[in-house]
Amino acid sequence: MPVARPILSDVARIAGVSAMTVSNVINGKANVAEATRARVLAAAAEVGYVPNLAARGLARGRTNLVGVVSHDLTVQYAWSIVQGITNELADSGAELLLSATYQDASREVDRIRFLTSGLVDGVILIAPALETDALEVLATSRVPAVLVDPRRLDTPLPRVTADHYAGALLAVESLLSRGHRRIGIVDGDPSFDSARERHRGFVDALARAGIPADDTLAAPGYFTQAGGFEAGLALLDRPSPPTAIFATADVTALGVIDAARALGLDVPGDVSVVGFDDIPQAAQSYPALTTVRQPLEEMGHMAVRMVNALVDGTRDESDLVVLPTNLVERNTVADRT
Amino acid sequence: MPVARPILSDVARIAGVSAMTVSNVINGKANVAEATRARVLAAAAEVGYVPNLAARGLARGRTNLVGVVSHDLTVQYAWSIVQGITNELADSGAELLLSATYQDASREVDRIRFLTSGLVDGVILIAPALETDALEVLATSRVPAVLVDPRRLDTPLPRVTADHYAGALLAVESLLSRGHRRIGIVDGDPSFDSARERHRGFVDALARAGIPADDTLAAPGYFTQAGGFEAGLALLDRPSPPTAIFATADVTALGVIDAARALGLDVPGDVSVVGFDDIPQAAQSYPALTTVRQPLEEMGHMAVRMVNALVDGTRDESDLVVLPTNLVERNTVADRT
DNA sequence: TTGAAAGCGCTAACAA
DNA sequence: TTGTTAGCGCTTTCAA
Repeated sequence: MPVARPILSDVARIAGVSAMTVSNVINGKANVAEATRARVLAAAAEVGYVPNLAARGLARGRTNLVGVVSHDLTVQYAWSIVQGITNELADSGAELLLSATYQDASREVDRIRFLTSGLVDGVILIAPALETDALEVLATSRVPAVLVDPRRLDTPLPRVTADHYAGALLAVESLLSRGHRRIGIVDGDPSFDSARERHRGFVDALARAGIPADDTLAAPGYFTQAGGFEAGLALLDRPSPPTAIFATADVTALGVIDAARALGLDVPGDVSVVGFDDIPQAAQSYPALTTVRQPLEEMGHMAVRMVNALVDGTRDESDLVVLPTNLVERNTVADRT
Repeated sequence: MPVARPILSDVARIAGVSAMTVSNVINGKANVAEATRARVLAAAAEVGYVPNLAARGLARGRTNLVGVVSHDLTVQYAWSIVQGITNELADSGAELLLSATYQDASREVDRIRFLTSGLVDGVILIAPALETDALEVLATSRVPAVLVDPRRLDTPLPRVTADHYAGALLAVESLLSRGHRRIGIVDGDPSFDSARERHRGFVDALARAGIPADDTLAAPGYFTQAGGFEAGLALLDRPSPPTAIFATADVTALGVIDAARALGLDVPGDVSVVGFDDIPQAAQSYPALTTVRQPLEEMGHMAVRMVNALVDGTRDESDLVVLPTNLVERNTVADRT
C-alpha cells in the first residue's frame, strides 16, 4: 500500500506488463488481448490508479480542456452561457476550466494569460472587455479564442452574439402595439456595443411610429439591479412619467420594478416593463417578466463548436455568428390605460 | 517567426545560454548575472515566450493550483465564498480552477475526479453532498480536500462552517424582542445539517420564550426563491397568519416577500421577515433585508489556509472550524402592531 | 498483441 | 554563475 499516488508504471509492474499496454488499456485501445486487459484493470483498481491529466496533456500536445473567462458568474446571464458551454463540451468529450474576472478589467488579461499558459486547448471569453494588452496576450499565446458577446463587436476574433438591435425593436414595438406612446429606456453600460445596439433599436422603433426621441426619457442602468432601481426612480418619480419602460437587461428591469414599488406604483397597472436577456429569474420573479430572449445557452453551444473547430485547425479565423432574439410575453406589460 | 508556440529551449538557443539559465531567469532566481538575465529576458520577449504551467507542474510535482467544486455558482452564497477563496489564493500566489456541479449530485463525484487527476494540489468543496463514492474518490486521489459547509457535518475531512444554530437563535430572538409571538419558519433543504441546525435554533428560541412549537407554522423552502414564494403563500394565505417569518436563507426570504406582495401584504408593515446568509442582494433589494450574516468570504479565506497547510503537510486531518454568525438589522422587521 | 525508445516542456540536484 | 544529467507521468512511433 503505497502512500504516494500510484502511477502508470506501478500498475504495469503489478500487472506484469509494459507501460504501453497499461496506457492502451486505460485509453480503451482495441489492440489488447482480453486476458491482459482484465489483468491490467484489476491491477489499476487494486492500487486506485488515476491517470494524470497534466502529464497526458503534455505527452499528447493537447489537453482536451477549454478555458472560460467571465467577468462575474453570479449574473445569470453569464451563467446561462456557461451552462450551454458545459453541455456542449460534455458531448465533445472535453472538460471545462472556469476562471473569473470580477470587477477589475485588468484582471481579465491576467485570467487569459493564466489559462493560456499550457492549461487549455482553447478559450471562450464571455462578454470580454479585451482592453489594453489582452488581445496581444491572446495572440502570443497561440491559443484559439472565441468571444461571446464582446464589448466591442469589431474585435478581430471569432465571435458569437445575439441580435440586440432586432430584439430592441421587438420590445418597443410590442409596447407601441399596446397603446404606449410615452416610453422610457434604461440603458446599459455604454461601453458595450450591445447596449448601444439596444438603444438604437429603441430609437428606431419610436421613429417608425412617428415618435421623436426624448432624452429626458432615458436613464443609465449599467446592466445592474441597483442601476435599474436608480433609473426607475429617476424616470418614474416626476410630473409626467412614462407609461412603459424598456429596461435593456433583466436585472435592471427587476430594479425598475423595485423602484416602481417603492413609489407605490403597480407593475403593470401603472407602468409596463420589458426586459432583455430572459435569464431564469425573469420567469421566476413576481410578476413574471416580459422580456426579449437572447439564446444564451445556444450561444454557449456555438462557442464550443467554434473553438473545437479552431483547435482542430478547421474554420476561418474571423467568423461572426449572430443568433436571433425573440419576445417572451409574460406579466409585466399591460395596455395603456 | 515560428508559428508554433515558443518553448524554453527556443529562448535558450536565441539567448545563447542553457535551458536551466532561462528557467532561473523566468523564475526570478537570484543566481544569474545581470547581463545574462537581460539577454534572456530580451530573447523571451522577442519570441513571446510563455511558460507552460502543466509542464512546470509535472516537473515540480506541484501545480500551485487549487480546485473548487461548487453546486451552482449563480447562488450568491457560493459566489461569496469563491470570492473569499480567490482573494486568499491571490495572496498565497496560487491559482484557482473552478468546476461546477449543477443540480445533479452525481456530477459532483465527476468534478472531483476530474480536478484531482493531477490538475490541482488541493480542492475546496462548497456545500458538497459527498454522496456514494465521492469520499472514496477523494481518498484514492490523495489530494487534500477541505469542505465548506458540507451537507453532513460529520464527514471525516477538514471542514469550515458557520454557527447556524446560534444565528437562528439571534434571528428569532430579535423577532421576539419586537413583540412577535406568532412566528413562522421557512425551512431549508432538510438534507443539509445547516437547515436542521437553523430549525433547531428556531424551536429553542421559541421554547425559551415559552412558546410551544406549532407545526402549522413551518413550511419547506428548500433554500430557493421559488420555494420561498410557495412557502410564503402557504404560511400567509390563511385565517390567522404569522406576524413574522424566519426564512432560513436570503433567497427564500426574497421569495417570501414576493409572496406577501402577491397577497397584497406589506413588508414589514403586515409581516416581518428575517433571512439568513447576508448575500450581497440582501442589502440591495427593496426593502433591504434584515438577516443573519454568515461570514462567507472569511469561510473562503479559512478554507484556503487549510488546504495550503494540508498541501504543505502541516495540520491535522480532521479540523472543524466554526465561524460566528451575527444579526444584520435592515428594513424588513417592524414591531408587532 | 506487446514492448522499447524517445520525447512532451519543464525543473531539481548536482557538477563545473 | 552556468551547464549537465536525469526525470516528472504519460504517449507516440516503430519494432518485435
